[in-house]
Amino acid sequence: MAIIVNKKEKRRNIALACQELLLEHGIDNITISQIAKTAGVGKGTVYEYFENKEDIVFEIITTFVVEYEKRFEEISTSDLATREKLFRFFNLLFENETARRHLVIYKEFLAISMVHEIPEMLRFSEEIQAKFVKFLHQILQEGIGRGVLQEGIEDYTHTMMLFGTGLVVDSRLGIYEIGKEIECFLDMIFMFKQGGAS
Amino acid sequence: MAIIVNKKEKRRNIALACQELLLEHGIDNITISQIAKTAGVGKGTVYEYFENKEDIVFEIITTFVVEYEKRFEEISTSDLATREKLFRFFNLLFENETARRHLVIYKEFLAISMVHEIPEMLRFSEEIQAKFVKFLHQILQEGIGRGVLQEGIEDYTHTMMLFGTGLVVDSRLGIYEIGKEIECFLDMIFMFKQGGAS
Amino acid sequence: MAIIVNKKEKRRNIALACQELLLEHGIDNITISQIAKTAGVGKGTVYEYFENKEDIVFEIITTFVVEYEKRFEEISTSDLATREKLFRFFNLLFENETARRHLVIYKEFLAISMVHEIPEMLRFSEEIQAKFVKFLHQILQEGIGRGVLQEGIEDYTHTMMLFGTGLVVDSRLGIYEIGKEIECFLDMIFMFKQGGAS
Amino acid sequence: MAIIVNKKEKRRNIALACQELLLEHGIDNITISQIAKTAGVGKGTVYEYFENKEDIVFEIITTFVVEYEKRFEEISTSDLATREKLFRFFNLLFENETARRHLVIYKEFLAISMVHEIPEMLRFSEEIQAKFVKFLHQILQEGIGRGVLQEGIEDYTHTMMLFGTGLVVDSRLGIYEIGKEIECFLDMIFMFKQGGAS
DNA sequence: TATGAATGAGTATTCATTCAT
DNA sequence: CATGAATGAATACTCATTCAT
Repeated sequence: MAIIVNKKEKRRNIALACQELLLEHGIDNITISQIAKTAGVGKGTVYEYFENKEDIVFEIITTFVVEYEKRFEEISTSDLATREKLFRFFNLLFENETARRHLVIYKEFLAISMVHEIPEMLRFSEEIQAKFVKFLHQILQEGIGRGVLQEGIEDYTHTMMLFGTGLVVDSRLGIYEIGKEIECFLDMIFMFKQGGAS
Repeated sequence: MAIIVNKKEKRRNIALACQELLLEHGIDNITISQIAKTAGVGKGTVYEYFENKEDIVFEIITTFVVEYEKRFEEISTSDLATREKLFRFFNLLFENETARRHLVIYKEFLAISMVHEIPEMLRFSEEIQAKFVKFLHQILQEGIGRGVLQEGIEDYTHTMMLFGTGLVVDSRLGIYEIGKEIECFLDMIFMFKQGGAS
Repeated sequence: MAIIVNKKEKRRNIALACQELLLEHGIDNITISQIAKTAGVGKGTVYEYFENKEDIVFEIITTFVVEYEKRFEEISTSDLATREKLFRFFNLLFENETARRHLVIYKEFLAISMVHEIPEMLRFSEEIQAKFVKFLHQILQEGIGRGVLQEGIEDYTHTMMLFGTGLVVDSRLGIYEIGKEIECFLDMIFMFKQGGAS
Repeated sequence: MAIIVNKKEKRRNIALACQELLLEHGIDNITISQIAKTAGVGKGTVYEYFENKEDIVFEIITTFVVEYEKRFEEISTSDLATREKLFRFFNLLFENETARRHLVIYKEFLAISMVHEIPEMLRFSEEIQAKFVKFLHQILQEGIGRGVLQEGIEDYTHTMMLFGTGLVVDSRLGIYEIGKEIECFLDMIFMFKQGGAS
């Protein structure tokens, strides 16, 4: 019986093998030749499993996203204080050197996605966004349940996500200090409960 | 005697002549040949007034930014209701077809700026951001003075700007509806005055 | 299974195919497009086998040098009279129309090598020079053995090579007549044996 | 009465002002703009006095040649020993840092002259060569008169000049040590008098 | 006489993708 | 299944020279 290689699995294996390569070179500078060599296969073989370069880069990024989904879930299901959870949620891509390397790739992905508006990428972004919205929503609900957040605040989940995106994009500007901006934002969120800004 | 040309003015003239060209082709697809032809000068002449391609594209974008600065100032100094001003502020790049064409270029610029972090571009972005922060701040202060916004809300100017950036970037995703998201965000801002979300 | 190509051989084949092209256009005017077309391959293929334009021009020149090495060796191992060998040695690049076309390329190479002093070119020149020194030395040794040249004359091999280089470079000047200059030089060399210039 | 500027003198003045500039940048990298600025005139003015770039570079080099003619004459008319004179003659372009900077320009000139064979340059080269031949001839004649050189050696003046050219060209190769090569060559020249190499 | 603004030709190089074996 | 040799489109930039003033 011939060995049937699970196509999906092989895709993932090639992608996993190239995580570090992508972090090293970035989306624009990574080449198919490097990918093939790093994955230990021929260039033609890469094209057996992937439609085009975009497709493979995409898959590698997916491996990162999967990791971060876990991280977000851990945060949302942990027993930390609500405010701490929210801080970690927004700070996840900035918290250390490793995260910041991932941030670089995420920004590259965002840049391509912004400019080219490839349907597949958009769908992918929407899916990710939806998942993150879900986790954020959970944290907020729990905060309301715990009595530390005002009821109705969950209506602003989208608003918060947009703030998060702005944070990623504008983190490059010296005028913003990530930690401080997040704290400031959280102050605003938590202020409702205290009866407004008075 | 030789002609003395005002270098700065010629730069601006060439840039102005190429506004439409940039909107048509985008930052990545515009070529020096097109620029020269459109501006009605030789390629060499372009290089008399600009360091390189980046420099000229930059200048064209600047012409747009200058226009928008005026628009933002008009909004902030108009006699509209505070909420209306804020809505227009955040909606400016989405309000009509022309604006959305400019949005495309702005996103391209943002994309490059995000990925390449060229010092000059960063400085430029910071300057723009600073100006917009100023206008936003004015609106907020006025709102407080008018008694429609809670005192202290001006501390969240940065937060609001980051929301605005997120709006620009994530406007490509179908899950967000710009107008609705802005209204939602404004609801949040104005809710403080009403004594929280209760 | 994929084709395995002998990289070194393909390099040589491309280079050989372009010998005439180089003679026709010269080092400075030859283009990669011409090279690719002449060799019957795509431009990209040329870059599969060569680092850059310099590299390929270099290889073509090498094919000429290899030919001339053979010629020099033939001269040095022939059974001609020593004086005749020496004459042919110095006259090799001037002896006929074909040789003079090669001379043109050699001068172009020399010109680049002189002005840019690229390490690789220098090494190459030194290697060639060393080989020619060797052949010249052989001829001289043989002449001494045959009793037509004075012992010790082999110490002047370098001097003779420098004369040869000067001949190549200054052959462009009307005040020198190659054949005569060589004969004159040989007179000098052979005069020692006759007990000086007396 | 209008001031009549002596065209020839203005040419020389511009050329003299650019000596250092040429040494700094070399023939290939010097630009008309730099020349004009350095000479304190407009680009158009340069073209009033010179046909083209070649013409001006040419004139600058001529200023150097004029200097060296003096040096050669000094050597040939000095009261040094004949051997010392000859050594200095051949070593003049290598004797110190300044000379070596001039050597660079001379090699650049030689390179262009070799490859392009522009009639004007050839004539110029022939003139220079003729002058140097004259000085060399003087030294040799004097040596013969002094009884340190064999009669008839003056027939080899051309040969010696060709050796000198080879020295300039091949000085770039590590296998030659200028001083040693000159001494070796002189040994050969002076050996005749001693009755051959015996 | 002096100026300097305007000009435009010309070419190396990369890398995603294909397809013969 | 796997391979890797072959491909070719597409574009920024320099600088000598001219000529209107």
